[in-house]
Amino acid sequence: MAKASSVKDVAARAGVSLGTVSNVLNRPERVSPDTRARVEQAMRDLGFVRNESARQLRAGRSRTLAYVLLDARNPFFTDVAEGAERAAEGAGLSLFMCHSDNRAARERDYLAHLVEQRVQGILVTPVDPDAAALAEVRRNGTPVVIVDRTRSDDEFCSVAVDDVLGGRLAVEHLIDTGHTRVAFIGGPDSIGQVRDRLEGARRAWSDAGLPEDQLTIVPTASLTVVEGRSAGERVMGISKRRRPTAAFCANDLLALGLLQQLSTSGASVPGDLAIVGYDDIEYASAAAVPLTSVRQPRQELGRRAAELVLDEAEDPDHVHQQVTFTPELIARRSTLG
Amino acid sequence: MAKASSVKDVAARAGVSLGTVSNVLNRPERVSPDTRARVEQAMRDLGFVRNESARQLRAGRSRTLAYVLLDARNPFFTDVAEGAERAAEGAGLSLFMCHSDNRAARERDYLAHLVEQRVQGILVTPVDPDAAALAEVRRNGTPVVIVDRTRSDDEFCSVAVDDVLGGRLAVEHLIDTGHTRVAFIGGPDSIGQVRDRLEGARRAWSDAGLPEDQLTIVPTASLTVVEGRSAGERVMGISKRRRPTAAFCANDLLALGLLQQLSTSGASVPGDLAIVGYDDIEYASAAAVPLTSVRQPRQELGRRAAELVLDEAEDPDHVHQQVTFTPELIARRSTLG
DNA sequence: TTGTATGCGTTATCAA
DNA sequence: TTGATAACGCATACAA
Repeated sequence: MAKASSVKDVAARAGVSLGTVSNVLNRPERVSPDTRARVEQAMRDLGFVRNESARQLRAGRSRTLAYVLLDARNPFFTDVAEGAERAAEGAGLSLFMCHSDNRAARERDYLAHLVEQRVQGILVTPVDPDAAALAEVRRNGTPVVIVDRTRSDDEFCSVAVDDVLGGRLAVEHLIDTGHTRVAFIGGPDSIGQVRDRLEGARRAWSDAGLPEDQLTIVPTASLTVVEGRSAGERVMGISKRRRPTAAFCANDLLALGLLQQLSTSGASVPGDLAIVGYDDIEYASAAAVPLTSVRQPRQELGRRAAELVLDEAEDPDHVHQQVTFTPELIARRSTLG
Repeated sequence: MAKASSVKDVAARAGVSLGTVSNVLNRPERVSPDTRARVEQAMRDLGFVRNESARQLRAGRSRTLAYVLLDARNPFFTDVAEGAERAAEGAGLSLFMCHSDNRAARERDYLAHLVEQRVQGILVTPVDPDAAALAEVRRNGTPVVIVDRTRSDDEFCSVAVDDVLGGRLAVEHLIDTGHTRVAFIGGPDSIGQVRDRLEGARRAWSDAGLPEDQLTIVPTASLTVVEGRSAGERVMGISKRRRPTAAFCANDLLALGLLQQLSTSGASVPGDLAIVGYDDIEYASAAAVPLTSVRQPRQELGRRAAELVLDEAEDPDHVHQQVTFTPELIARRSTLG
C-alpha cells in the first residue's frame, strides 16, 4: 500500500500552508472560495483521508463505542447491538461489535484493546459480571455499561430485563390456559437469568395456590437446542398420569429443541405438551408450531445502554443507574392450539 | 472520567525520564531491574494504559481488522466472522464487526470510518459488490477483501463458495433419491447467488436428461421465512398430478418457512414434499424435520479472507486472487424420510 | 543503563 | 484571509 498523504502533502500540492488545509477541513467558512477550491482539488488528487489516530490523539477522545457480546450467533445479542448501533449513529459515533464467544480470555483481550484505543465507552455482556476486569476497565478511564446482566454491587450502570417477572408471565399464561402440571426446563442455575426465571415461575405457581410438586424442574446443562431435545425425552418419559401438560423453557433454543423432539416422536404441540419459550427470537415465530415466548425489548436495551455509557462519558455528575425493562408475553400456537 | 495518565506522568512519579518508561514497555531487558520495578509500580499506581492512537500514529499502522457484514442476524455471516476472528487472533490483531444491515449508507459510513482509523484491512460482504465505494477504499490506502460475493472485475481479492456447484449438488441429490418433478424456490434473481444456485440446479437437471418443464421455478421476493411460507402455499396449490415432489430452496430461511407452512397444513416432509435448503445454519438441523442442506465452509471463508487481507497489507508483491471454496451436501431427514 | 530530542498527523492559537 | 507554531502521547535514534 502506498503511504497515505497527510495535510502537509495537501498543503504542498495546493501551495498553501498546512493551517489553511486544516481550516478547509474544520472551518471552511474562514477560507476564501478559490483557495478552498484549490485545496479541495489537491485533496481529491492525492486521495487524502483524515487520520483518525492523529485527530483522536489531538482531541483526546475517539468517535466510537464498542459492544463486547457473548454470542454472535444468538439473535438476542445482535438485536441489542442493533439498538445500540442506532443510538450511536444518532450521536455521530460508530459502534464496533466484539465477539467474546463466551471466552474470558478473549473478552479480556478485547477490553484491553478497547481501553487502549480510548473508545468513548464500552457496552458489555460479560462472561462473569462480577469479574474484577470490569472494574479495572473503568479505573483505566473507559466508561462501561453492563448489558443483560447485573452485578452484585452498584458500581456500574446496567440495563437488564426483569426475568423474575418474565418467568411469572410465562407460568401465569400456562395457568390461565388451564394447566396444573407444568415443567420448568432450564439450567445451569449458575446463570442468574435461569434462576430468576424459575423464581418467577415459582411465585406464579404458589400465588395460584397450586401444589408445589406439580411444578417439575427439568435441569439442563446449557441453553441449547440439543439440551432441549434431551429434556424432551425426559419429560415424555414420565408416565402419562404424572406427566406435565405444559413446559416453560428458559430460552427459545431449548424450546425449539423440545419442539423438535416432540414432533419427531409424534407428539402434538400443544395437545400433548404446550410450550412457552423465552427471548422471542425470530426462529420462535418461524418454528413448525409457532412458539409462545417471552419477549424482551432487545433494541431498547441496546439503545438505553448506549445512552448511559455516553452519559457516563460526558457528564461529570453522572450517577450510575440500574435500568430494568419489562418483558412481554407473546402468545402463539404452541400454547393456544 | 479522570484524564488518563501518560508515560510522562509515569516518568515523573517514578523519578525517571520518559524514555526509560518507554523502554520498560518496549525493551524491558535494557532497564535495570530496580528502576524497572519502580516504573512498573508507578504504572500500577496511576492506572497507566498505553494510548493506542499515539502508538498507531507513531507506528503508522494499526492492530485491527474489521469485517463489515450485511446481516448480523444471519448465522452464516457470524460464522464467517468467527473464522476471521481466529485468523486475526493468530496474527495478534483484533477483529471488529460492523453491521451494515444491508443499508448502503451505513456501509459507506463504516468504510469511511475504518479508512480514517487506518485499520490494517477490511473484509466486507458488500451491499453492492460493484460499488465504486470499494475501489475508493482501496485507493485511499486500506486493503479490502470481498467475502461471499464476487465482483465483475479482478481488482480485489475475494473469497466465495461455488454456488453453481452447490445448486448442482442439491438437485443431483433429489434426482438420486428418485424425484422427477422439482421446484426451485428463490429470488430475487438480482442476487448473484440465487442465479448461480438456480443455474447449478438447471445443469444437474438437464445432465440427467429430465424434461425442462418438470423443474418449476417458484420466485420469491426475498430470502426469508415469510417468503418461504408463501412459496409453500403456492407449491401445495398445484394440482396433485403436476405438483413437484421435492423443493430446492435458495437458502435455509426459505426452507424453514416452507417446512412450517407444510406442517401447519398437515402435509408430510419428505412424504408429500422433500426439501433441500442452503447454508446449513444451526437451525436447519434443529428444525422439526431436520433439514437437508448445502453447507458452505463458513469459518474457512473468514479465515482465508483474513489471510488475504493481511497479505495485501504486508506484501508489496501482493497479487489479487479470487478464492472459490467447494460446498458440501448434508443429507438429513427432510429428504431421506 | 539512562536521558534528550525528534517526528508521526492533526487541530488550535496567535501573529501577520 | 493566511501562515507559523505548539501540543497531544508514544517510540526511537542518539548522546551522555
